[in-house]
Parts: sequence; C-alpha cells; structure tokens
Amino acid sequence: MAGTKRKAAIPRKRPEQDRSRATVDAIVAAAAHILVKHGYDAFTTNRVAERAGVSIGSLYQYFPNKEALLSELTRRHKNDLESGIERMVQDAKVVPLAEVVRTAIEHNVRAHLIDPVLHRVLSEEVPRLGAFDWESDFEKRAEARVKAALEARRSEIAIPDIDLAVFMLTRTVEAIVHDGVSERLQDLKSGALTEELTRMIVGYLTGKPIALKKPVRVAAE
Amino acid sequence: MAGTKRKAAIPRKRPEQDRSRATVDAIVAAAAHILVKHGYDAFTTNRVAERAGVSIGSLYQYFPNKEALLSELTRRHKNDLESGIERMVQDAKVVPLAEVVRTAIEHNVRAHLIDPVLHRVLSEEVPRLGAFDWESDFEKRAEARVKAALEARRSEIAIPDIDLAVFMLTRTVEAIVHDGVSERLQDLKSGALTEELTRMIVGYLTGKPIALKKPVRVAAE
Amino acid sequence: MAGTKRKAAIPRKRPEQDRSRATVDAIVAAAAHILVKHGYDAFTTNRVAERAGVSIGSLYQYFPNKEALLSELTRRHKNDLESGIERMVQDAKVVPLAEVVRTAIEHNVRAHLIDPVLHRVLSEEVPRLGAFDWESDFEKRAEARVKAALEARRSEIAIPDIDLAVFMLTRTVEAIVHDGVSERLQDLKSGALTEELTRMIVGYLTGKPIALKKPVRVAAE
Amino acid sequence: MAGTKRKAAIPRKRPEQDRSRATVDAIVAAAAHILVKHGYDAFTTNRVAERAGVSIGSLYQYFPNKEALLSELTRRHKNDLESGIERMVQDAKVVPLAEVVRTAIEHNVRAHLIDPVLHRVLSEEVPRLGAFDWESDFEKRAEARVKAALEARRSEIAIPDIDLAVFMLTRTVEAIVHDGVSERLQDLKSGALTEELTRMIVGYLTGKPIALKKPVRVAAE
DNA sequence: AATGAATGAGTATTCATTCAT
DNA sequence: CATGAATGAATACTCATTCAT
Repeated sequence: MAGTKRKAAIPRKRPEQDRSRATVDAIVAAAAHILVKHGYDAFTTNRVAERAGVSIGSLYQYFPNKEALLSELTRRHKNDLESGIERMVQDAKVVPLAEVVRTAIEHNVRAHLIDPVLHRVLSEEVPRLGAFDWESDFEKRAEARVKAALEARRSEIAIPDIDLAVFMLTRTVEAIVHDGVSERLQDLKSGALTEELTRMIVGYLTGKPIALKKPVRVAAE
Repeated sequence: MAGTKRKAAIPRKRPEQDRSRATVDAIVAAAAHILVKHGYDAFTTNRVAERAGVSIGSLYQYFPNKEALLSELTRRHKNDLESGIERMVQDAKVVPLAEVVRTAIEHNVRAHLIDPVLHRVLSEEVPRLGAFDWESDFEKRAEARVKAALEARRSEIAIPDIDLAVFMLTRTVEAIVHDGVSERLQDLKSGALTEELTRMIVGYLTGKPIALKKPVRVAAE
Repeated sequence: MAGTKRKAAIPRKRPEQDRSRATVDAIVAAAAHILVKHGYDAFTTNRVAERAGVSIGSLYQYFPNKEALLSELTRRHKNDLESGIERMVQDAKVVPLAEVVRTAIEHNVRAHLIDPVLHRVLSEEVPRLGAFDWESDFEKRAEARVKAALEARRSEIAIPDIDLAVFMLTRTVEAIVHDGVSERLQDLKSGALTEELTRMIVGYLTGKPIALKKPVRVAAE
Repeated sequence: MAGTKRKAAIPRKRPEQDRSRATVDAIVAAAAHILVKHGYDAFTTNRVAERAGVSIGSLYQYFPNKEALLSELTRRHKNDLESGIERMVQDAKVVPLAEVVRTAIEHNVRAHLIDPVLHRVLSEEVPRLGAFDWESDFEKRAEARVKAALEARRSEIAIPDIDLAVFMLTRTVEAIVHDGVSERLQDLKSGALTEELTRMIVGYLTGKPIALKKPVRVAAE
C-alpha cells in the first residue's frame, strides 16, 4: 500500500511534457546521428523520423520544416560550444600576451573537440548554414573579444592595422584547429597544435620570436 | 559537286572529335556558368544541357553521371591553377628563405584569383567534393614541394618536426588566402596579405622576427 | 465542505450536458469563423479545435469526422434561414398573386442576407456540399410550398406544366438573389431586385404584363 | 517490299511532335475523365498520370503544376464553348427582339450541352476556378454583347436601368440552363426551357406578354 | 469527458538517368 | 552520334483521425 502511494508521492512531471521532450530529443539525436554517420545527403526528414522511431507526422509536430530541425541541431551544438568558452579572456591586461593568446586558442581547440564530426558536417556539408550563417555571430563575438584584447595590449603589438591582425589571427587559428580535427587529432589533443599556434601568432603580433617552449625550460635550468 | 568532295579532301583531325570536343567544352562551360551564377542548387544536369545547347542525351554521352561532370570541371579548374604555379620554387637553396616563402605564397594567391567564385562554389557548396577530395592531390604535391624546400634549408628552420611545420604553413596560407578572396580582396590583390603571411610564417619557421617591410626601409635611413 | 455539496444539491440539467453544449457551440462557432474568414482551404479539424479552444480529441468526441462538422454547420445555417421563412404564404388564396410572389421573394432575400458570406462559402467552396446536397431538402420544401401556392391559384396561371413553372421560378429567384448578394448588394437591400423579380415572374406566370411599379403610380394620377 | 516503302512515302509528322501531342492529349483526357467520373477530390496529379498511362514525370514535363493542368482543361473546354457561339446576334436590329433573345439563349443552351458534367465540376467543384475566374471573361463578353443588343432596341425595352436588365437576364438564363443540365436535361434538349426563358425574358424586357408559342398557333386557327 | 501526442497514408513536385528513334 | 520524351524513385510536407493517459 505504501508502495503504491510512494509512486504518487514522487513529483511527476506532466506526462505530456515528458513524452514530448523525449520525442523531440529522439528526433534531434536521430538527426545528429544521420548527419554524422551518413552525411547531409542522407539527411531526409523521413529518414530522421524513422531513425528516431517516430512518425513523420510527429517530426513535423515539433519542427515546422527541415531547416528548423537543422537550426535546433546547430543551436544545441552552439550551446555546447559556448558553455565551454563563456569564461574567456577578460584578464587580457594582467596576464602575459602569450598566455592570453594561448588561452584563447585552447578554448577554440576545446570547442572543436566537442563532437568534431558534427561540427564538420554542419559547417561544411549543410547548405545555407555553411560556416557563415551559424558560426558567424558566434565567431563575430569571438573576433570582437580578440580585438578588444589586442587593443588592451596595443603597445606590445607591432602591427599597425589591428583589424588586419585580427583577421590573420582568427582565420589562422580556425583553419589549423579545423583541419587539425581531421588530420592531426593527436597533436590537437596533446596541445602540440596549440603550442605551435601560440608561437606563430605571438611572434607575428609582437614581431619578436618566442622560444620553443620545451627548450626554453631546459635552457632555463 | 566537286565542292562537296573538297571538304572531305582537306585532311582534318577526325571531324567527329572536333565536334565532340566542342560539345564537351560547351557542357563544361555551361556547368561552370551555372555553378558560378546560380549556385549548386541550380546545378541540374538538364539545366546544364539546356544552357550548353545540347540535349540531355548528349551530356550523358560524355559524362556518365553528374559527378563525372563535376569532376571534369574541377580537373580543368585545377589545371588552370597549376599552370600558374608550375615553375614554383626549385631554387630554394639559392634564394633567401623569406623570398622562397613569399614566392610560394604569391603563387597560391595567384591561383586563388583565377575564377575565385568558381573556386568558392567548388570548395564550399558542392557536397562530397568539399575541399578535401578535389584539392587534395593538388595540395599534396604542393605540400611535397614545400617540404622539400624546407628540408633544403633545414639549418635555418627552428622547428623539429618538419611535417608539422608543413601542416601549419600550408593550412595557414590556404585559409588566409581563401578567406581573403571573399573578405579582404583588396588586401589580397595589393599584396598586403602576402606580406603578412610571409612575415608570420618566416618568423614561425626561423624563430626569428622579420621586420615589417616598409618600416624597415624607413628605419634603415 | 458544505459548500462543495451545495453545488451538487442545486438541481441542474445535467451539468455535463451544459458543458457539452458549450463545447459543441464553441466548435461550431469556430468552424463558421474559419470558413468565413479564411475559406475552406483553411478549414482543418485541428485548426477548428484550436480556434474553439478545445482539444482535437474533444472535437472528435462530438463530430465523428470532418463532414459531420460541416453538416452541423449547414444544418444550423438552414435553421437560421427557415426561422425567417416559417410563416410563409399560406394566405395564397386571399392575397393578389403578385403579393404572394413578392412576399415569397422577400423571404428568400431576407434568408440570403443572413450571414451571406457563410452562405457563399457553404454553397460555393465546400466540395460535396456544393449547392445541391445541402440546400436541397430546404429547397424542396420551399418548392413544395411554391407549388401549392401556384395550384391554389391555378386559374390565374397561364403555364400548363406547373412543375416546370416551379422550376423556372425557384431557380430564377435563387440565382438572382444569390448573385445579387455578391454583385448587387445595394439593389438587393433596397428591394429593387425584389421588384424586378416580382415583375418578371408574375408576368411569366400570368402571361400578362405587370406595369413598372413607380410608373404605375404616376400613371394612376 | 513496296509495302515497306509506302510506309516511308506517307509524309510523317515528326515523331517527337506526335509522341508529345499524344502524351499531352492522354493527360488532358485522363484529367477530364477523373474530374467527371470521380470529382475534384480524386483529381491528383499522380492519379491523372496513372490513368493517362504515363509517368508522373511526363505529366510534369508538359504541365508545370496541377493548376496548369486545370487551366489547359478549362481552356480547351472554353474553346469548345466559344466555337459554338462565335456567330452570335449581330443582327439585333433586323430581327424581332424575341428572336434575338431566343437565339442568344439557344447558344447558351448549346454551350452547356457540351460535356455538361465537366462544365459543372469545373465551375462548381474546382477551387479558385469556381465560376468567377474562368467563366468571367467569357461571360463578360457575352454580357457586353447582350447589353449592346438591348441598347440597339432601346425603344422596345421598358426597363430604365439597362445594366440592371442585363444582370437580371444573364443570371436568369445562366441559372436555368445550368440547373437544367442536371435537373431537366430533357426539357433543355427539347427546347422547352429555351421557350420558357424566351417568354419570361421578353415579357420582362418589353413589359408585354408573349403568347405561349404552341397554343398561339392553335389559337390562331 | 477531455486531452494532445502520435500516426501514416497521401500530395505535389523534382531530377538524375535511360533508351527508342 | 544526337535527340528529347519518358521514367519513377525520392522528397518535403499535410491533415484527418486514433488512443493512451
């Protein structure tokens, strides 16, 4: 008797909400799965529904069209990304420039290591979402922060045109990390790529060389 | 009467071949045109055939399927690119490293300025051709040459892992030039981007700073 | 505590029935609204339920299918129409034929001016209800009454085939009034159309002309 | 041998044109058939294609969308109609008014007897084509001609407002003939309806009675 | 009774590809 | 060789209806 009561005692989220939520999640998961495993060509609404184990009608109950499904997918992915970056470099003034750069890169690397395949498909295969649309505002904010950081250390920067410097730097990091995901995953995970990027960029910015890290320590002894 | 015979008398490289050639060229040109002016979405075989002024049947006479048409298109585009680069740095040993790098970058820039829109569509919009497939062997050869050049100047390079250096360098150049086409075309054409890249990369490779070019001259006075 | 009981104590016509009634009314009202404001294309069961503020399940509790909903709608509309006509010409014998006809037409006009838009949608847009189905029994009764009236005045009627006369007359009135709603609403409301119809029909029935109304008075002077 | 040659001797219309033409005709015929036998609800592009014995692709080769198919159908139907009416009343001045009216009505009747079921479906069931769209310009021209005819005989017409008279008259004829198709086909074909209409309308227009035709003769003896 | 999540057959339309002429 | 009519599998999306809760 108590047992049956206890059931009722547990606060139940309204069953409808649970079911809906589960359905939506199943659809989104199926969408991600198909995108990752079979590519954008295989990404049809019917196939997503089938994989999610729901009817095509249910899919359209929650997503008015295919694009909305992609939007939700990218929204969730962006959320994942940003949650790992939110506490980015505001301490640009108090920390050595090299550290600022390194930290920024590390964040970028970390972001790309969250479901990198989905990231790739989303930014390369999906039309009209390709890079510009969905990465843009995310990237724009990043660029703004980078610019602010550089300006905060203006005296240390040897490059007259700050915007140009920001362009060089963001695109370089983006490209190396991006390609690193598919071609040099080990180096990306080990931090080797971060090291190289840091050296290259700080050198570029300051006009001064940065000693190779490991050797530096050795030499410091 | 004689007239008709004379036609046949003139020794011609099989007339069919000429016609074929013209047809194929028309198809490829139409394909490029549609891709550039209307995007991949509008790139249907029927539309290409129509634009080329040939029947859809003829298109399939020469291209077994849509992909083959895209392949030929990219092949020709690559040819265009390579023809502008063929005489790349073989004089790595006799010229200052900075010059070697700058020359290589200049070639890359030049390549990207050949029909940049087609280049973009090909590498960004077209699925399953996305960058890796079609640029790869082209890039591979470029990478090999870069690697050879770096090894020829091993003593000046501060980076222990040559392959890593090649990766860093090729991807960086590629990204900056590529993004430069759509975002900083002026800087690309003026050579500003080449300058920045050269400085960044030579600095990275040698571990020594490269003075800003213009200021250097001024300072030298 | 007593309060809760008292509720039950008040003798009510089964409270469920009231609720049901309200629900059904809400659904029918929503259906009419959608039909009138958005047309038959927008007339989906889900949309009707939403507009009615009830669940789609409730709609199907009261209406087994879409058609049933349309039937109820038309039934109610017909009721509205008939309520305005119930006391139609039973005094056919004691009143001049022209007055009988005029009165009948006036009733018809009045009926068409009740929610003319709904009327139009119902008879023109809704498939399988197209005029014949739903107007039929209503019209049939009207025809019967018209026929009775004519037979009551057989001697004044010049037309041998009474059924034919009824056909001519009812269709003519129906058409003029119907088209009048959308094309000559002013004439319909002012009574001008009623006048024309009366003259045309009485002339047709009796084989004698009817003087134009206004001129008649003038001539009478 | 000669037999085989003769075949070639017969001037052949280009085979492509024949095939196309046959396909288009088959599609249009199938469309009409489905509309007539199964109604607009059953009128789906796939079903039309199936009935026509062609693939759905072929249907779309010739008709860009469903509406275009309906348009062609109505266009052909209108052609049929107009070809039977082209030589309408221009002799309004030289012929007795009753004859003018009768002739006009006869033409209308004739038009409605060409595939009357298709006519009904087209004007009643098909949305967005419902009466107004497609009949309108046809009817408009008819109305204009009627108006011209009436004005040519102004002195005989007792009705002050010519436009009103045209409205009364066209709508009445249209309605009687239209309903006659489905409810009194015999009377329509026999000319009885034409007779009634003529009498009713001429009486209405002139304000004078028209003797019943047949009885008139009898009475004349 | 009421809810609303879920269903899935059905709709218009596209486009790469084939093949008879 | 060239043509273009024909194909039909596949796609995104709708909506009347059901049924577990």
